[in-house]
Amino acid sequence: MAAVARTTTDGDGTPVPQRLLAAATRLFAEQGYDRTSVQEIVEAAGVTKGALYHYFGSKDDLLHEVYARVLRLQQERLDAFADGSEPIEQRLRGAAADVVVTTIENLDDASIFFRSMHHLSPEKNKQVRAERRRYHERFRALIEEGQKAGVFSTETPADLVVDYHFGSVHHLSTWYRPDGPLTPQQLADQLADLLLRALRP
Amino acid sequence: MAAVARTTTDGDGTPVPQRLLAAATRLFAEQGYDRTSVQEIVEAAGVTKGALYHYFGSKDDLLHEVYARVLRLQQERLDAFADGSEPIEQRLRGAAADVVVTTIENLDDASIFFRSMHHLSPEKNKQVRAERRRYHERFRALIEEGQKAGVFSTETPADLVVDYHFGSVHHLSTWYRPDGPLTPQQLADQLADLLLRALRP
Amino acid sequence: MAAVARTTTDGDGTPVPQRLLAAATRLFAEQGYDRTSVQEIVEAAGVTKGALYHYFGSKDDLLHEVYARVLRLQQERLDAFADGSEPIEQRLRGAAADVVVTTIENLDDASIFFRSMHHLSPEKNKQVRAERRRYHERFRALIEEGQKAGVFSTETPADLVVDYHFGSVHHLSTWYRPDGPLTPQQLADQLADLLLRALRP
Amino acid sequence: MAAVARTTTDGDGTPVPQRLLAAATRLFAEQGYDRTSVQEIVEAAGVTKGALYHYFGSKDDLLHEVYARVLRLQQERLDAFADGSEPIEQRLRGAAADVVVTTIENLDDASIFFRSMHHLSPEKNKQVRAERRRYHERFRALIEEGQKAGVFSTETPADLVVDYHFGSVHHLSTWYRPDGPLTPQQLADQLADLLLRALRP
DNA sequence: GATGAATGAGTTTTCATTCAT
DNA sequence: TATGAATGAAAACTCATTCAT
Repeated sequence: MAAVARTTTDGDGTPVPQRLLAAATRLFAEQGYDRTSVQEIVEAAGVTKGALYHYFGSKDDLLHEVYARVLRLQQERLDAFADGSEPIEQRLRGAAADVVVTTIENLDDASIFFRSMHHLSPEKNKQVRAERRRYHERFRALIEEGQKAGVFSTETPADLVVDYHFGSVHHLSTWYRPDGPLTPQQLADQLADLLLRALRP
Repeated sequence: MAAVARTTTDGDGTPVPQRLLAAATRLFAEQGYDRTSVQEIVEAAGVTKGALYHYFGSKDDLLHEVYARVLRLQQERLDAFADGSEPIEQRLRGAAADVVVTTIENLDDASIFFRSMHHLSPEKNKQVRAERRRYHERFRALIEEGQKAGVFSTETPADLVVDYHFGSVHHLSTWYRPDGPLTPQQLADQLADLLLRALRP
Repeated sequence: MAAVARTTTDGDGTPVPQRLLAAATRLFAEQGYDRTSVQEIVEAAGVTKGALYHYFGSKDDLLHEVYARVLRLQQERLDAFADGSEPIEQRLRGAAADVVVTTIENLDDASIFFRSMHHLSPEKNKQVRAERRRYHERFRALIEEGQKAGVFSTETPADLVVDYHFGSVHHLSTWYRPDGPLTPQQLADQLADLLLRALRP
Repeated sequence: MAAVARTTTDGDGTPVPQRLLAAATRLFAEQGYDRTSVQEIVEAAGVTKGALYHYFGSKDDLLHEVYARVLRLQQERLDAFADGSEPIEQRLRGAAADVVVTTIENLDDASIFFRSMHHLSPEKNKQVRAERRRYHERFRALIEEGQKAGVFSTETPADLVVDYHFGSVHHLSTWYRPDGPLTPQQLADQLADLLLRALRP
């Protein structure tokens, strides 16, 4: 058919694997993993089933890729905030707000994340959980740093605070409305503020 | 084969519909709605497919019943707290902690709730969302009452606070560990405390 | 399992499982196991795929049933001959000829047997081999009985003789021609004669 | 990428077609023709699919080559024995034993032969059968020569004797155990002996 | 000579639901 | 009330083969 350099792109010029991943992400978010058939994905991506299985070992693999991408992104951003030189309070506030903004910017990935994790094969599930844990621990370390410095209350254990905050963030795809009164950044600031206020000594 | 003559119970004495509902709840929570076949449900309940379709119109109906049950329960408990005569601070703290405890006590229902909602048919989905909204609004009213009374900070809009708290609660099935260091009640108190501290003026 | 009455028959009055088994046997023999699709089987049997999977767990199961049937049949016939009261020479000759006749009468089963065994799942393969071994051992016992009695030569180990004879018999489906000059019984007598002559002291 | 310039070998120095044939033979014997994918073959041979289709027209072609090789080999060896100058009894015994030894030495080819013949396309199947017939006829001629000379019994038609012997030989891959008590040559001698004893007048 | 991305028809299997009994 | 045989549509995945490079 249409051929550009190594027929890996076609039509809009986006490489086939990316096209597949984008289509899968959207459909998984809209309908759920189980309700989305491989046939729908390849049709949405404009390729055939054979092509999909040329690049991905299974439907499950596709889901895993979605996870890997969002995990990588969020870890990078958290690291950037955590490694900053501002006072701990500002760094935590920045990170807490940022995860809200990027979650909203990638709401599809987020809704897949918290709804479809159990569809991953056991090994992949384990792998994702491990990366997720690493992320949480980095965040917890920030809180503990503040607690040791006496800036944050020690009344609630740091890991509970982390679970509390991320529980809400993961649920954003359920309750966030793009047409709401707040911009993503404003919403993020509100939630970060809520967190910081709860941590006041 | 076995003649039962005019009774819907059998074996352990529990009525068939309840047995079906209990089996479905457990399996939906363990494997997800789509991954659970009607065959598995009837086998777990010790009845036949015909029996299931005698009591429930469809597999979807079964899911809806699970929702209806948990919604009814939580609304009742919230109403009880909200209608109390204690000061607003105590009533909110009680309700916020109670929803954590009952969520942990019905963790299967909870995990089905936040993971399988999109499997409901559009009408049922709408119905569930409506009841859910009613629940949230009652909770929000508590917060607003406290804000008007000057006991809670008004910096964060009440509905945002509600979403923040329930986001975490709905996610409990993801991060709650029965073998953790805290009892359900202790955990509930911690989370309620976190909420209340965030609301300090 | 085996159920007549009920709607298990249809059209020609033969129960559905039998119809499926007959169709599968013919097709496996004609085309091989791998070359025969489940679709072809159900079409030949005049039922739907769902019906096949209602009675058989898998395509593999169908193959196993074919084996089980022929193994059962042959073991019964061998036992009948071996348990006879004639002199050992006559009993061996009778058994050796009979297995040829019944193999010709069930040539489809036979060709499936020696060509498709490796398609069985490991456990089923093991099971079939075990039954097969039992059959061979019974036959070998006859030869050894004659050797001990001094009627048969002891120059060739009995198990080798068994393998030699059954090798040929299993290959009948390759070289037997229904339109050849000999009737099945005549052919069987010739082969039994060949075996007995090789065993002359 | 890697420029190889005018040589069909690579790595271990064996030409690509041979490498493919060897890999295919092993895999066909282990898993059967249908269960072996072209992908597996090229991976085992360390080449790509394009290379395979460069040398062979189809997967079927590969199977045919396996047959051609073994047929050629066996015909040559039979001819050598038949053309000898020893007495007919010795020549038949030699040929009968030799086919057992070479079959054991090429057990993979043998098991493919008797199990996968029906996978060949009709023309190739016809061709193979024709060569096979030629082989059988040469063997039969030896028996008839002995019968005319009065050295072998004429009670059993020569072609039946041929089928009887080769039936067993073709089945060797089913019952031969490399760790059995007999060496290939000893086993071959035993079977040849069995044949010759059956032919005693 | 050789690559490997892409095809498309094919495979086995699953499953919610119906209905005659 | 309850059964379970049967349906039929859809699912995920495989694979021999082609062809632009």
